Amino acid sequence: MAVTILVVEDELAIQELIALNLKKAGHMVLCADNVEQAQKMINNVLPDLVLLDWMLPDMSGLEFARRLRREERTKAIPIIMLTAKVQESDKIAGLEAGADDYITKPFSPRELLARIKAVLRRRLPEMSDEIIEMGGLKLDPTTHRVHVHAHDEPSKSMEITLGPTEFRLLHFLMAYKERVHTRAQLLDRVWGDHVFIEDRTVDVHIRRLRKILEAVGKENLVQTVRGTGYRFSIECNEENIG
Amino acid sequence: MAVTILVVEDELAIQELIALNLKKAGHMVLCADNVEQAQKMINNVLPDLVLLDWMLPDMSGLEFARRLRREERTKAIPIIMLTAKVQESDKIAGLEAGADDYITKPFSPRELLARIKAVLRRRLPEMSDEIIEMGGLKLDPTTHRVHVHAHDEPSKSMEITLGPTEFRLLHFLMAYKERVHTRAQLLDRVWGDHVFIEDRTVDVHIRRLRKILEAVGKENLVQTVRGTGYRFSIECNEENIG
DNA sequence: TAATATTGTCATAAATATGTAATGCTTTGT
DNA sequence: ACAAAGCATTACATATTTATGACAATATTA
Repeated sequence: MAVTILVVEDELAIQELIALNLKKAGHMVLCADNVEQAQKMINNVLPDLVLLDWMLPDMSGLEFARRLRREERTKAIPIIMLTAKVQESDKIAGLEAGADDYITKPFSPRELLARIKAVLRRRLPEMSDEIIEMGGLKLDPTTHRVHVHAHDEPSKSMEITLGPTEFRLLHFLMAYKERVHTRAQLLDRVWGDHVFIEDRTVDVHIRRLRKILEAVGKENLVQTVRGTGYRFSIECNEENIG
Repeated sequence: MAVTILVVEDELAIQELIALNLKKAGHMVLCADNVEQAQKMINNVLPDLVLLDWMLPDMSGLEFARRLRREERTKAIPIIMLTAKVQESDKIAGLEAGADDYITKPFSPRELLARIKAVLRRRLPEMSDEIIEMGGLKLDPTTHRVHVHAHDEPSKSMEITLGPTEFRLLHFLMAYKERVHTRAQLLDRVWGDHVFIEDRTVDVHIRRLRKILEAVGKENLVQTVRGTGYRFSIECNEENIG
């Protein structure tokens, strides 16, 4: 995986140490001594991940993290904060500013690489723009449309309209069909990482999605797995021996 | 249309030969001797197409092609590779790196221009000067005119007048019909790359475009996709089950 | 240069989506 | 059967996103 990592760190020794290790692990590395420099680099090349020192000469790393989260272009980039501090409150502040993870100096190269790997894995595996078609539904990410095939006349199909969240939810469920997702997983992967939303809210969106699907006779596609979560499945759930 | 082409080629003789021919064909030409120079140029001005030599002094063209494909800003640019090699394996490698086409030296100016045209038609339809006709509209890039077919009498048609921006916007939307474009994408590709314009301004131009289309009874062609952006579509949007 | 057209931004209205809480319904374990 | 836990459903206030008209600044044309 060709990953470009931007390291923002003012202590040259640490910066070089990190860069060395990342390069050895096969990553593309960009280095910046301060926020201004980092911003310029980001304007040129969008990195896949940012390693951000807590204390920087011109602006606190925290502030910079917030800025990155605010911008549309950069808000999806995972951020890992580097810090000498160890207080829990700092950690919370960092995570609230949008950091994905947090490493306390001094750290071993191994730990650094492990965390990077974990953060990258947690991110959405780039939802491709491929059309997904199953269970009588056809979802096209590029046109942002969902069609239902008429059951009797496969040639004809009807479009259904979903709200933004329902669309993403359905897209995700279809992309990972037959698999159960907990509410927490759905929140992480459909809503996004650093959201602070009740688990139960997922129920409501599932409900909204189902309502629309029911209206076109697709009532069994989104299934509840009691005690766990939800699943999109084209295998029927109801015809068991009772 | 004025197509900007970046030629990355270290052999000056060939570079000049190519540049001469492209200019004669009415294109804007930028030349770079190596990857570093090419990158700088791209940071300034985003070309519409890149002609890329396979072997370059500082980095292989293949590598550079990959880099262009990785970056959000450049990944949509068509690339044509130039090479002296003829081996099939090289061709495969080139195409895998994201090249759109491939020309083996020596080549005739005519072949070069033909390939450029073909690639543009495929990848950047809005650059190709072809008349686009759909949904009762006919847009001619060369004459810069838009006609509306009378619904009952297809033989008769009426011209409508658009402002420059509205024209480009409609052209782009029609060239990529049915596909949703975010405001950022529209700004990038209709307004230009490094523009510094509010997202919301797109709304206003969409509004202006719609106003004109509504006046001739074409009210559903430009559609809003809430949470995402806009789309030109001849499929109706309204007859859904709610 | 005056007249005209185009453009980007803002303010405000309108439309629609979202998260939460309250309430009712099912399943589960005992 | 009964209570507890988990899920479904609805209503609603709030937040977010889009639509629209007005306006000042530019650019273009006559």
